[in-house]
Amino acid sequence: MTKTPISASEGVLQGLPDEAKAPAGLSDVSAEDLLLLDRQICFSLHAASRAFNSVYRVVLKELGLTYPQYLVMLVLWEHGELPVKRLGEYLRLDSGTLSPLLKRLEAAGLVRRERSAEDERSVRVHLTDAGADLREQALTVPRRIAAATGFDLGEIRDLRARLDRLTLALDAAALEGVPVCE
Amino acid sequence: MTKTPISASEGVLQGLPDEAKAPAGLSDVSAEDLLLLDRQICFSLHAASRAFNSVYRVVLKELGLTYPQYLVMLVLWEHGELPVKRLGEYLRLDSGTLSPLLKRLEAAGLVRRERSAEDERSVRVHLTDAGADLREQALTVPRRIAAATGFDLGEIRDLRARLDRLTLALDAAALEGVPVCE
DNA sequence: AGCCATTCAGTTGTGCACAACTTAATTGTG
DNA sequence: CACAATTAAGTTGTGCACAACTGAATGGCT
Repeated sequence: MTKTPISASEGVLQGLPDEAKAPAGLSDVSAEDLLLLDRQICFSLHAASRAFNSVYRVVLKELGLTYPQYLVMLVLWEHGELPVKRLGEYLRLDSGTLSPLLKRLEAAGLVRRERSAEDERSVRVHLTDAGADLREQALTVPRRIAAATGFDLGEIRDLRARLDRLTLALDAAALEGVPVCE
Repeated sequence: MTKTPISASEGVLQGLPDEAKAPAGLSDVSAEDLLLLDRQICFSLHAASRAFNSVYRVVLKELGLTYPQYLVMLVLWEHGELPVKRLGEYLRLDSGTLSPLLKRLEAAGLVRRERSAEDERSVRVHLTDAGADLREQALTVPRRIAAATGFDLGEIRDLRARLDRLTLALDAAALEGVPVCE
């Protein structure tokens, strides 16, 4: 089956029966309504993430990169050579994800991996010449994506700020354990 | 390696060198800066999606559901029995994703699948009693997630609206082909 | 009726995310 | 120094996302 999205106005993205428009606390809303709302916010984030991913997929195909590989390359273009550990911190990815991904980038001739001499546990990831050169082509990517979103720079920054705030809150909650009952 | 996120203020989530604070058009910004910005918005969305996912993972574990399975159940609780096709439209997922997922839900005893009598191509997905009963437990989920985000209802709705707008724009761009050069 | 295009679900193969685990190197402490 | 704890990277297994494909059922068209 191929992707035949129904328009966003039907299906998932329609509005809630907006009973509670005021900046109400969550406690004013019934568990039933919250389940509806949850469906909607879940879907929105999930769908946005996948839509983004899918636009990038198209653009990145001509660079021979997947979206996560592009993220790795972006970090390398910015920071140059660095250990897998650091890469994982920047990208919030663990070695279980990065190891095979880096292996594929290495097979593609874009990066090189070498055990660090000082600390034999650490593996440093370098750009090859081909990997460094790929940046030229990548320079055209963001403008095309931005054009696809139709957002201006201010909106993009604003959205980013909100998402970061969300991520921070969620990470904090995850660390101290999600409330069991509330 | 386990997830040891660096705080968002270091690492990925720091601000841009905000040269262009005005609601500037994208054309005013250099390709170099856009690549930086791209790194940031990519990361933000990717990270938010994964942070969200990971909080849900914790909460949903006690229901025995993964996040995508929860999304499917949300649709079923709302709409009752419906064909795989519709499910895919609501969730924007194709059969390649849904078929195995539904098979797992069926194995877990939460849904039943039956070929439609009128149209033998179609498979209708039903809730089992266990699947319907699970909704009781699920009612507590959204409040706990919302608490974890620290967002109030207004903010959640606002973010959702922005994400939906983004998704719409991205889908539209994807349909008519992403701009090749711009 | 006969045939072709379409539709629906499913399968296969690739890649990512993550938990749980392994192995090897390093660090800290008695 | 010895040895336990920690750290870095990698491996394994599960599940999701998606492209490309298969196969069966359906609908339209002549």
